[in-house]
Amino acid sequence: MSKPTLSKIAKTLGISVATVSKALKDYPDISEKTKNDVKTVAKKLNYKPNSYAQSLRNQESKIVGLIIPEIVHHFFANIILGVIKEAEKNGYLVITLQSDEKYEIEKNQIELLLNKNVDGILISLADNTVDYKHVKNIIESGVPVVLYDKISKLIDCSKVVIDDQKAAFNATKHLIESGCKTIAHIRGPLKPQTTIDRFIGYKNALAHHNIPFDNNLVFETKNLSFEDGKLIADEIYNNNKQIDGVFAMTDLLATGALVRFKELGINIPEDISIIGFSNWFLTKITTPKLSTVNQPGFEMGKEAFKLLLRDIESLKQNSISSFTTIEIPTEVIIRNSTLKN
Amino acid sequence: MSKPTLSKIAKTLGISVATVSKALKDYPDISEKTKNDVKTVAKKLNYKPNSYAQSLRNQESKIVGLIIPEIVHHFFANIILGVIKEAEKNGYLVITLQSDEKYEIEKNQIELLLNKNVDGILISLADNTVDYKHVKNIIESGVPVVLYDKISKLIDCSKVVIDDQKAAFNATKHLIESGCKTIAHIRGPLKPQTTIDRFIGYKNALAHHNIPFDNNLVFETKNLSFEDGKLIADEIYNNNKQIDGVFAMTDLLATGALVRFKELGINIPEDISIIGFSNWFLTKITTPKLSTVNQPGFEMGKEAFKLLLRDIESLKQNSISSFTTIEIPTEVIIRNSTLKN
DNA sequence: TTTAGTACCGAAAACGTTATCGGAAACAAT
DNA sequence: ATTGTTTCCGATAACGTTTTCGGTACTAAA
Repeated sequence: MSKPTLSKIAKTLGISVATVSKALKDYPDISEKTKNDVKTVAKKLNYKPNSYAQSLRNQESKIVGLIIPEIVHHFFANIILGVIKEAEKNGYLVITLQSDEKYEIEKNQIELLLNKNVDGILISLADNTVDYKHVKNIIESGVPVVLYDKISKLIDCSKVVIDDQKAAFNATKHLIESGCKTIAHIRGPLKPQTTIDRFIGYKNALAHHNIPFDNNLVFETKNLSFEDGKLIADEIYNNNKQIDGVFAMTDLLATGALVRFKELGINIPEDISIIGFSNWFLTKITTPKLSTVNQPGFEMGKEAFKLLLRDIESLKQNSISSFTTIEIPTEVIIRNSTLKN
Repeated sequence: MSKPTLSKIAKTLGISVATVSKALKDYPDISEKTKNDVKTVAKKLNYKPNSYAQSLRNQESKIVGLIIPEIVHHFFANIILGVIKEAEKNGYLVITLQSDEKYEIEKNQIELLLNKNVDGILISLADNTVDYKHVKNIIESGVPVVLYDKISKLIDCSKVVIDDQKAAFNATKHLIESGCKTIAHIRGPLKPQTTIDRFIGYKNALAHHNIPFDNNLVFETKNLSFEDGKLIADEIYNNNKQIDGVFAMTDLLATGALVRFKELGINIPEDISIIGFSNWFLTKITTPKLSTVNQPGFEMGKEAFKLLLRDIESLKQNSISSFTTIEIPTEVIIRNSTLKN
């Protein structure tokens, strides 16, 4: 009933543990006969190598850690999937943790992963993370890190991002080109780089089309939630009747605004066009369907793991690999919420 | 630069490894002075115990495996979250894998987890899994298993479920009580137990209200997808004009049907009432908002891990714990898609 | 002064694997 | 008969931790 080990195989065959180990790994200095004997016994006993002994011996676990701000989230769930599938393809397994967008939890979870001696860590920084010592510590302790989506330029490691400025620029440009004259922007607090960059993209697009920037058209929410989107819609309805276009920095905000506008009797897109960001599944469900910017989570996760793997391997070879930043392309997806004509 | 170990601490203090180990774990046979010395050196070197050595020595890894049919899925994402958070609270980490609802992949991933020597495994069976040897093998090899959501009565282990029959009964009953006379049912193939049970619940509700069951009102789809929901809506529109109520076995199917009905000019709920199943986020977004049955994924994940932990511990104590099945309560959530009056 | 007891520490085995290195046996070449 | 080559296998150390089982040194009691 107890787990079969190398030494048990060795004992039943009357040979040494070393020979068994080498036979199972097809070392050239073991005869074919012995290899066959060992392998058949191993199969009969249903032998599985003890991975902890292997990890201890080989100084690697083939496990990586993944810290996600929020799992129940279309984009991040796609990230997880991309990471996990690519990892599996390369013989790695993934321990996933959720930071709840909180710096303290993020810090603690890094500790948990380091205690587990993972081979590498993937992180998207929490929104309220402004101090990066905990991340730098990982790297200094010899564990490779790859940042994805919400990154910091102050951390020297490989990264996977989208060009938020460009994407926001294109989203806003699309509103302008479809006839909007007074375009509002709904965003969260200017803490994470993504928020800042999308805001900049919005402003750049206005400038590029000679539309003066008006700070009264920028609405800041506490959370990037459906409910906050509705609140802002009310605000817009009550105070800014001339607004005919809205660029929301997330699909959830956009959807909230869209639903509330409809409740208020505003026609989308005739009265107000709306475009979101991320291409969540729910954007295909709304009436009208929501235009948005596709943010390919699966691809990002996949590339993030690939980078991590590269950094892990080059660390093993002691070859100092220069860190890479991969930019995943985005595209504006035009649906009915911005088709005025 | 190399990782600090017990022996390094021992060497710098001129004491033995055994003493260092015991000092760090506050053994009573170590003097306070030595304990302090050891702890300060450990802190200074930023010592972290090698978890693989610990796992090897203690015969446990504090890692469990979680197999999910589909990660990008509101309900399953909530399961993941419930499992992960409860695990973290108890000092465990979770390796997550996605089976893509495929038996072959599920089987292979079980192998991966066993090779990693996890302390336990949580599985929701893939839809096309009909052979359970691979799951029984886990249990026989001494690793506890907990089944959640999609289970099989043929496997002897702890389980976390909802009462699908009752939930479907209540959903259908709600349609009847809100005035529907001819109620259709949209479901997938009759393979997984959940599909069968929800179908039974639907039939029971009809019988309970003396409504004859009509097989022409049952629509089977290949996938439980948004698109298939739309296809069925077309079918209903073309062939069964008398239908005034629809119970779809998933929110995705319900949403697809709802969207298509609207495109066809059918008024929801005046012409046809619709109720879904699971209470996905998107049910709050549709117009009208979709009635549904709440299926609390987070709770299920949490309870599943608790059961697993219990089974792991009782296995360690060699006390044979009888397996438990926990039933998580559901409730019908009434929204506008079923409010005829 | 001997004995009993206490406080403290360390040697050593064990968990299961891997890889180096050397050596025995068998055979070929000189 | 000696040397050189293969072919095959095993002893051994190492990875880092935990825990048992003594054992030493000291204090307290007789």
